[in-house]
Amino acid sequence: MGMTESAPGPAPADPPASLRAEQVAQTRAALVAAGRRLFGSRGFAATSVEDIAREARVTTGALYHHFPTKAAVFESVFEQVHADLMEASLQAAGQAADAIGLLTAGFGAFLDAVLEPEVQRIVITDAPAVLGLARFTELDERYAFAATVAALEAANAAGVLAVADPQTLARLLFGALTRAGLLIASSAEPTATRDAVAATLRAMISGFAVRPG
Amino acid sequence: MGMTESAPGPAPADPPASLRAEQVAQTRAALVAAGRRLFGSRGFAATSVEDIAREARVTTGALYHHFPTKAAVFESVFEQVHADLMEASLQAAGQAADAIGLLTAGFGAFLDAVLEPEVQRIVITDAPAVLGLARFTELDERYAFAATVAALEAANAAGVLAVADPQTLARLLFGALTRAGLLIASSAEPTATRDAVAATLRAMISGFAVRPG
DNA sequence: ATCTTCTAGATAGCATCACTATGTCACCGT
DNA sequence: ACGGTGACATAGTGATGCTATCTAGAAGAT
Repeated sequence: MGMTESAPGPAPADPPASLRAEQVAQTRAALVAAGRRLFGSRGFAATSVEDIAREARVTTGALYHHFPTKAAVFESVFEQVHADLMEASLQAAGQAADAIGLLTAGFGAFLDAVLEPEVQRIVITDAPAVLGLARFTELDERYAFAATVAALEAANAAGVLAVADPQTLARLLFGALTRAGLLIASSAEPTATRDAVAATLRAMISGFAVRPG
Repeated sequence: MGMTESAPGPAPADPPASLRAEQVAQTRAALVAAGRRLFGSRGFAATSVEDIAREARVTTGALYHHFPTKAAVFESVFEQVHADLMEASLQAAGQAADAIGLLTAGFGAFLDAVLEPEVQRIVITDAPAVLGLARFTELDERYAFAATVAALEAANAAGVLAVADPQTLARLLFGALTRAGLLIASSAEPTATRDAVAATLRAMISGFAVRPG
């Protein structure tokens, strides 16, 4: 939730910005935050650009000065949500010891995040239709693909897993995860579904474990 | 409440009631066919109801006489595509003898179908956003998942696989398959990518095989 | 400090879209 | 054969995404 910053505190990784540039970034951030709230609660189609502008306390002209189209606003929102998701996954995976635990922890964090309706609507439901499949998978892989492949290769090197084609497996696992998110999102009992999915995912990964014999 | 029920009796296997009724069914079928072509090529958002009506050689008034909303037209198209998909998968699986061969044959047919851009845009890209997650998974499971789960359970009963939760596994496998289809479709060397995907999928399923020891 | 330039943001308008209200004519049962 | 019902046409409405144009004020050069 906590995103809105009204205090004139300096942004995280911003070079010395002037007062003007800082105000500009502030309005842009307000637009993205408003879009995130509205897209997350009502969905893309039911949200008008006028709604976003009003929620951000600006006019539609200002919005169209920062973004070329409504879908571009959505893309920025999508990237922000994805960044938060990636951070949570990395944080959860950081506490794991072995490679398999790292993978399951990261996937578990993703599944937990998908429990939030906001994340559901933005990342699972609307993103493929709004961004198009190509752009969707491109962004999807940009954030989490490298880390997943690295984890699989590490497990290979440690002799824990025997994955012949880590890249392909990572992509198929992403597909399974996306579908899992969809499942959880549409489930009557999301928590129970989440647990069932996590168990099956663990079994799926364990299928690649190096077994004695 | 029911969705697409406006006529008194649009039963599945309908005898040709009268000439009039036959013409009515003809216009409805023309609307669905036009919607399938346009939704499949341009996508839902880029297709207007006037486009559909014009392509079907009727007016928008006729369209709105048969369907309460644009999304209802899409739902009918979605059901038709899904039915075709199911038929193709069953036909491909009919030539297999054992349970595992049945699974791989069905998956292959699904992969082939997902390669078509029309199927991609309708079933994968737009359906969740247009129908909503709940309705989408409901229809999706009605058509495809029963057979997949049955095949997994048959493999279980035959002592070939040891799947603890066939339903969840079937759903995750469908997610992996969807992603795989997208991968192959956007690949520079589709056949090579398809082989890699098939191998990884086989390894994934083999991970659930009952092993001696 | 003054002038120029450039841009963040406002205002108003356009084209399009999904959907509705109403009309009309053909068919079908009685 | 006739009245009623349903299939489809026509015209219109409000909302929406987007664009063209304008203004105020800050930044940089002189």
